[in-house]
Amino acid sequence: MFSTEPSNVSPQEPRKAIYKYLTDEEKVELDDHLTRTQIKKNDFIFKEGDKPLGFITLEEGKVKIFKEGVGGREQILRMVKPGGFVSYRALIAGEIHIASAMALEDSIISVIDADHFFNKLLKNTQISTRLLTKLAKELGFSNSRTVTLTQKHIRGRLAESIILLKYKYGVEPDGSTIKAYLSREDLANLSNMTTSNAIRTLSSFVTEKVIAIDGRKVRILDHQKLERISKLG
Amino acid sequence: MFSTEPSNVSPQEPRKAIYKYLTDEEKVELDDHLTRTQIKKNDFIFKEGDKPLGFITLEEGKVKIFKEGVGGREQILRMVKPGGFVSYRALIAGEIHIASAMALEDSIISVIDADHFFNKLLKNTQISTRLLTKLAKELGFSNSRTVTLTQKHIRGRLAESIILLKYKYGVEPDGSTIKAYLSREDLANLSNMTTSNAIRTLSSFVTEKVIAIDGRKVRILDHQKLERISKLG
DNA sequence: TAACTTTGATGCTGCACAGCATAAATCGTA
DNA sequence: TACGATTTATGCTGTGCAGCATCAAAGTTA
Repeated sequence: MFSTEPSNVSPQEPRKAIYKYLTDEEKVELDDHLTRTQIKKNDFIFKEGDKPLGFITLEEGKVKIFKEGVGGREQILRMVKPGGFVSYRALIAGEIHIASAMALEDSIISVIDADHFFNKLLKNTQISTRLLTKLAKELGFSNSRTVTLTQKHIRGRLAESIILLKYKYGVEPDGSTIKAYLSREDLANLSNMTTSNAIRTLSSFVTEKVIAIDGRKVRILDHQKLERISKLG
Repeated sequence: MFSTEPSNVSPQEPRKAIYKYLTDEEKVELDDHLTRTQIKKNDFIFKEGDKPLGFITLEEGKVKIFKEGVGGREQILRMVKPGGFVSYRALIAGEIHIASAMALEDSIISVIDADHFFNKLLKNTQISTRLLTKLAKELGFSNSRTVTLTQKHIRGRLAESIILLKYKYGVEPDGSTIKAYLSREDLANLSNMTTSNAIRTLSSFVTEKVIAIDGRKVRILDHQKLERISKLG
């Protein structure tokens, strides 16, 4: 159900996801309208309510996109990996950001200014088609998540989040340790639960030998069982 | 927060939402690839798992798009009004349907076959741009709903759904009766709660003079208060 | 290395909501 | 118009999870 292909194929995607659709000439032109920026861990890239500055892709690092809900409780909507898009929805919709973006580790982003994005890139049919497809898939993902997060029980939600992280960020050479080290709080905010319950449920998964944890490292011991927990909640 | 403009401006949108972007010639061509179909109340237009047949717009009636969750519990993802799109996301994403569509009343749909949609309509820049924007807005709506449905309390969720219906379908000439007559069950499925709780909460809104109900007619007596309940839920 | 802060772990308590059951009202149809 | 089916209404019970509090462990800074 996740709109992401497993990422453990190549160590890192090509730095600029857009490049493959451009001629050499266009690439040079793009570079004039592109700013690479270092983002430190826990720094915001944009906040709910901000006007989108441009089209932002992630070159290195990890980023979470989240929304503040009732009483400041945060819900992580999606995670970004290198080669992925950090800011595009609000820009395309012509809206202000309805969510915030924060770096989960030291990261590098590319900001393409809005003018160039609309007047050049979006006029490239390959790119606009790619974006259309991307948005359609992302909408499907979001719809599925809505149902998951509202209907599955706590164990199912956490199991699904762990599987999601595995497919998004891939695994270490050992084939089972997820290449993403989230705090229990982030794990909770991804799964719509309190931190206490994330910790508790994680512990019971360990007891049941579904996963093993070492600090923030999560190793999946029994993927089948994890899928079963995710499905039957 | 809703991606829909109030619909009580004009009595009905032009029948075919796509027409305005086409030349006379193209309109005639479109008609060759378009099938108008009558759908009876409670009939499915498509089901979860189906392959999308084409690009489907709604000409008359009301349609709900919903997803079956845990234990067959249904979550309504969105409602469609005349002029709106019934089936487009899965087609564009190249996926099978992840949700089902059912007519809430006798309706008429237009089905544009997939080939014509991809080879002609989507090559029209105006149309593809419009779809891009539409998808981006819809994604924002879905993201907001995810947070609402997971975090707001039951009163807030129901209040938001009522407001949503008001903006989507508009009101009767009296200026306050919502032009949509949903069963308590549908109202519950829209708001992520059980039917019992929809009935109960609706009753308490009546007691508090926020709304008045007459069968399935819902009249908003105090919009301000409803907004407040939705926000502070 | 000590003092402080943040994160992780676990137990206890309360309540919002689901999940029934029952009955009344309304709808659909023969 | 009568009968069964569906929808609406309301009450009761149980429980999953939030919301603390406490303590240990790990990480940070002087």
